[in-house]
Amino acid sequence: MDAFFASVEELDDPSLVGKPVIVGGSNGRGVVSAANYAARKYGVNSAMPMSTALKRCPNAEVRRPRFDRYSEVSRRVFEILEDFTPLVQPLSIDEAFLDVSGARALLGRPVEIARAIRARVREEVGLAASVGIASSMFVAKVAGAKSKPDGLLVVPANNTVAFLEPLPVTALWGVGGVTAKRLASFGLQTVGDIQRAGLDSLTPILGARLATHLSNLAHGIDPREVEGASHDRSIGRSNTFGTDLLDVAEMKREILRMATDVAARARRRDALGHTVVLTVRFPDWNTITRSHTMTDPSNATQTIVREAAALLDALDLRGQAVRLLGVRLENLVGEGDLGFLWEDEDDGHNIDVVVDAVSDKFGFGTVQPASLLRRKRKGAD
DNA sequence: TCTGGGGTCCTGGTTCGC
DNA sequence: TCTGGCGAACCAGGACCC
Repeated sequence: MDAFFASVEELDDPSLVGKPVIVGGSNGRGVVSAANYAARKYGVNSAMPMSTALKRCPNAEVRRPRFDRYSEVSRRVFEILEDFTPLVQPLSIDEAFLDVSGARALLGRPVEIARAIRARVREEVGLAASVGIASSMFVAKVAGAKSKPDGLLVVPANNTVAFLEPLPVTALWGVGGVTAKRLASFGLQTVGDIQRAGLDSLTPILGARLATHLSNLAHGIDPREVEGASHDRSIGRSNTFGTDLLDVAEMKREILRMATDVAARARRRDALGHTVVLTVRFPDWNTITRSHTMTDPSNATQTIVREAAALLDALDLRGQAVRLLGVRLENLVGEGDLGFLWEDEDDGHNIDVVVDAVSDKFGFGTVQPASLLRRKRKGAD
């Protein structure tokens, strides 16, 4: 979806159409969540501090984010997508991968399917959707970004390398500001530079894993396949305060508020978490995390509050001001979803196996090495 | 310019049990 | 009894994505 949050605001308030619209922050320390194309003409972009955005575009219409409303619109869009193929993998609230290779006989060529999807989203939701078509997920995503706003772009398989060649390295999934700067210091600025560099020269710069990943992407090689929606791995809540907090009692009240919300969301999703993580950001932007892994997973408010508060107590802040606090529940397992593990008494021969798993959601069949289960499903009984 | 909030994934260090 | 190797788990930090 194009400029999704801003587009929903225009949909709900047509008087905004044609004006620069910015959706974002609230407490004086906010950033831009979304800006429509009229606002982008002034140099306003996502993640930009609101104060900067308003200097660049003082006449912008500013709206606070309404996540519930965006989720509702998102659900309607996904319902349309699922009419075309069951293989819909959400990437975010406003973006998804579709594998339409099995839908061709019934619905036509990919480009025809894309046109039909765009038309239905336009008619039934009232918003513009852009589509990229390619033979791999990564190239489809880049094509989708290139097709915006309100566009459709096909990258034929035999044109992939040439399509990617002129793009900046940041177009590669996994290259952000830090890695781009590092690559630039070695004279590598475009995807074409990565294509020509070869694995041998990339590995010392990036490490074997990232070098292989980026070299493959640069050549359009992406072995991932479209899967359905995956389970959540963590649930968290964080808050940057309008003014920094000094009072520990006040910090604890914030922790109570956030942990209550995290626990409620976990219960709604039938999820239990093993690990509670506390994040603290100081005024100088230095950010630390402290975590504790519990023997038994939980989604009880009282437990999560207690764990998070204990992590705060252990920090001994000694009058230091705090800019942000966050509470997160990690290592999630489904409620009633724990597998069974059988371990041989004499495990000197490394023959522990998983005998059964209640749910195969995590990819375990009947018999798997226990070490694999432990890695993927910490705390399974 | 002065930096949100929701996340995922990776890496490296430490600890612990075998 | 001591030591070293090894793997797993845990912990913290950081890069990245939307």
